[in-house]
This record gives sequence, C-alpha cells and structure tokens, in this order.
Amino acid sequence: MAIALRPSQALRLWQQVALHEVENGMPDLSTRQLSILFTIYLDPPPHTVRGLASRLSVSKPVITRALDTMGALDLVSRRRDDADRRNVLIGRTVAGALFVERFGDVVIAKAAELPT
Amino acid sequence: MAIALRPSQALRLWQQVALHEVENGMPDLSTRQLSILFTIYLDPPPHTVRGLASRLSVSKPVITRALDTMGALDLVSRRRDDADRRNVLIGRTVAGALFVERFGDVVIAKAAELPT
DNA sequence: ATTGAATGATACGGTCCCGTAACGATGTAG
DNA sequence: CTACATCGTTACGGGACCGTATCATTCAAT
Repeated sequence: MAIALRPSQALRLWQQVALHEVENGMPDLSTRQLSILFTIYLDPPPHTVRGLASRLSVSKPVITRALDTMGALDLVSRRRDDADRRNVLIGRTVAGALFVERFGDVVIAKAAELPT
Repeated sequence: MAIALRPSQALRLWQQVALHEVENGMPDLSTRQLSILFTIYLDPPPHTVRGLASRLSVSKPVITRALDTMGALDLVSRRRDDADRRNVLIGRTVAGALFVERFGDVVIAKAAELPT
C-alpha cells in the first residue's frame, strides 16, 4: 500500500535525516551526487555516463566529475565495457553498498520516530 | 502513528525526490545546506550562526558560507539582533518558504507513488 | 582505408566551499 | 576605563564544481 505523509512529516523526515548525516560527519553529498549514487544502486545495470546524464537531464561532464569525487570516496567504480570500448560501465563497491544500506536504515529510523 | 518503511521504500523515496529536484533544475543544495534550511524553517526561532553551528556540530564559517549562498538564492535572510548587536538573527523569506513547501509536496507525491 | 558518429574525458575561467586562524564589533565584569 | 569573553565575518591556500567547448578513443558504414 502507498505511504501517506503529511507536509510536516515529510519535511521533518528530511530534516532529521539530513541532520543525522551532518552530525555524524558523513560525506556532504549534493542532491545531484545523491541522485546519481542511488540510481546506480537501485536501478538495474548497466549504467553509463551517457545514460546517467540523460536520466538526470544534465551534461556529461557533470556525471564524470561526480564519478570522480564519489570514486575517490570509493562509493562507485568505473570500468571499460569490453563489448564496446567507448563505454564506461559504472558499478557498485562494497563501501558504496554499505553507505546506501546505512542511509536507508537512517531513513527508516527517523520515519519511525515521526510524531503522528 | 509512526511511519513504517521498508529499506527498498526508504531508498527509492530518496532517489525519486533527488531525481525530481535535479531534473527540474532546482538549486543543487548539499546535505549541509538542506539541514540548515530545514532547521530554520521547521524549528522555532530565534536562529543564530552559533546556534546552528552547535546544532550541526560544524564550525561557524560553515554556517556563514551556507547563509551567503542561500541568501544569494533568497532562501534565507539575515538581520542584526537589536537586543545584542553581536548576534545575527536568521530568518525566513517568501522564496524560502515556497521552496520548502514545494519540497514537502514532492516528498508526499513520491511517497504516495511507492510500490508496496 | 576513410569518413563520420558516438562516448567519455579534459581544458578553461570562474565560483563556491573547505578547515584553520585571525579579525572587528559588541557586550560584560572588575 | 580597562581587560576579557563572545559573536559573526573575513583571510588564506587548496580542492571541488560549474557550463561550454574541445579532445582522443572507439565503433560503424562506406
């Protein structure tokens, strides 16, 4: 069944999750970076720079730079596509999977604490 | 009653909201900026630089810079405290209130679309 | 073999943000 | 009136990101 939220609940949830991330010193990712990261981990592969750029309606360098940064954080990986060596296949990492999983746990915990 | 979310729902919700913000060209705010913005609009005033820095466990310049950026976007306002002129009181703006309200609407809409 | 399209990365000038340290303005206590 | 504490901002060198344009590599078609 669908999840029904009231405005105050929706906003409070976002605030609590964001505050938790900041307080605990997690990487200060932007909305763009988060959307890329979650798409890689939630949508079925394969993921390419061009595909992600198209999905988010942003330019390719935006994706390349976000992958640079999140790759340095070991949240995503890149490898050449052997079938078509122009492509770069973007994959998951252990650290990235842990980050996403933990993020989900925070959302669940904060949602459970929401006042009625 | 509390909101119960499964892991896939929690993560999908964040992805859908983040994607919506990016696709629609909304300001690409970081987690820090979002936590500051939501705290200003959800928690009771007054809000000061020192108070926000303490609340988020970050340094004061982090708050000052975030207020610079979001102030340029007209999402928050600053004014001197007449009672104690060392303080700066951080307030809301019409544009900021609209942004927050619209953000809540997006969360509600994406939550309603979540598969069971 | 040559041309052309497609992919992802890079270069550029500019802006924003970082953490640390210092600063001016303001308030408070002796 | 003179210290001293507090508040928010600014300075600094460095890194990340922006949008636009261009690049090298690879593939596909002639």
